[in-house]
Amino acid sequence: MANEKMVKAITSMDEDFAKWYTDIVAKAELMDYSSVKGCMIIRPYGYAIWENIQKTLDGMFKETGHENVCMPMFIPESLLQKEKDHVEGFAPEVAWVTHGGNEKLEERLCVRPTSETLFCDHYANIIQSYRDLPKLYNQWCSVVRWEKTTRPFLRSREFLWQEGHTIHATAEEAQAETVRMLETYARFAEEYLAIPVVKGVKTEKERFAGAADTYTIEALMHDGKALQSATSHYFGDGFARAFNIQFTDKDNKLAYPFQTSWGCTTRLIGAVIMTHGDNDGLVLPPAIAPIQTVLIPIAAHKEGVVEKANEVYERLCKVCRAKIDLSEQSPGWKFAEYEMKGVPLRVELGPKDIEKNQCVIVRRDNRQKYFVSLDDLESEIARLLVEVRDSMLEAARNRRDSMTYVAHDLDEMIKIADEKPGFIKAMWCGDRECEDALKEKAGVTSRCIPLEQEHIGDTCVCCGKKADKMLYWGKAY
RNA sequence: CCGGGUGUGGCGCAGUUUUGGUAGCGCGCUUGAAUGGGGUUCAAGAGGCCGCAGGUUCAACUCCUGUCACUCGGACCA
Repeated sequence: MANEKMVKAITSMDEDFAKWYTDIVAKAELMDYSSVKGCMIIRPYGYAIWENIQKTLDGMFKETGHENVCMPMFIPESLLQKEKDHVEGFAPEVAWVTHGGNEKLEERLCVRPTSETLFCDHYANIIQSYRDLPKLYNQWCSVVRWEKTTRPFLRSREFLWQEGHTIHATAEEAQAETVRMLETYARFAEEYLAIPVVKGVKTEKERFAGAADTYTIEALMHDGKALQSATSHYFGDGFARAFNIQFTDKDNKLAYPFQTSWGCTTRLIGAVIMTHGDNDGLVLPPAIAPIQTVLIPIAAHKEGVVEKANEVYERLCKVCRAKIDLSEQSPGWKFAEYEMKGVPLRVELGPKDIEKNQCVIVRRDNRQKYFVSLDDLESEIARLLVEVRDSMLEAARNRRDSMTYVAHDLDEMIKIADEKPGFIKAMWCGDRECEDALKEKAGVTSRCIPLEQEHIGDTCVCCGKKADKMLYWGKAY
């Protein structure tokens, strides 16, 4: 059977999920390895996905009044040192520049792992009055973290991201901003990536270095592991105090402003792969798919097929990101190829279709086939692209829900964590010791304290003492 | 960082041990022909400092030492 090779090309996800993942990122031509460990080459098809993510998010940020800036990539060591928790959190994984040409630098420079310190240093210079606030800044850049274990898109030593940094006159305003951006990420994940997420707050243990509160959106991958997909931090005035950022308020008093930061990375691409992909490859949500519809002419050598295909292609281009494949490959080869690349819709057009003034449209997500009159082409494509996104989200949500369990005591927690991959909801007393113990005994970490709380018990899953917080737990990437 | 696995044309692998003797297969690629609604067929070609660096040897893909990368699991992190 001709299909044998295709099946072999991608390792089945049930057989070896990790290999399935790396097969996809390589074979769908999303990335390639470079000669530096943990630094990947994002290839055109992968980068186009990032560009689509970027375009949409950037629009959402700008709609809410944010401006893009560009900070340097180097941070002097003394600047990084200013906030104690922050430097302790990042120092173990920063890369240092020690020489300029052949000369040793007076002070070594760290390659930014994140830019809080740079923004703070800058804010200290430009903010004097309450009239200078708020500043709603964002930057698109790459950062470097010298990770020990690396995986394409999920954990690389250099990665692309977006980091928002805002500064406000009041704590309330900064807190509102933190939540607003969390909501923005959650909406983006669900509407554009078709990935259902749990919105919540991190425990103190999992909090960002230097933050007062860390909000997160947590998604569940196909293999039952959680993936932190974006974070939004409230800093209080901690950074402002450390960097001596002050402003004169309306009452002519000196005050410290309040800050936030929020970010998401190319890891989102990993989230898309591991949420929607299947054993035939990628399945891309239409909103970020570099190619939304691929047109495959059948029996292209026959009279009139190419002409008609080009005509249909022109029409497709007006309603979506379309591609026509006129290459010499067999139709079957092309079907498999674009399925592997996750193209949401495939349009087949052959002599029989032309005769009937129709085309065949096939969905990637569920393989459903539609025979569509060419008169309805544009409207059907538009309708199906929306439908694909909707059913992808629904399928992902159903799967996540079916992999979400409830544990009431430690034995139950250990049993579920051991046997059933997925999220585990359980009550928690708030003690760090219990959190550590659950990691130790059940191998799970706290994912978040969801904003939408459910009452599933009154006692801590670990120690049995009184508990009023319901948490999501799980194994995470 | 700790432990396991793997590095041989673009990709997937064989060859390595008891036998050290100058590299082979499949896919892909190029050319030609036929085919064309699920990875089509036939024919002819091109392509390899055997991860890198040392060492042993007349001779190393093969033995020894070191190193790098990828990968899986663990610890740490987006």
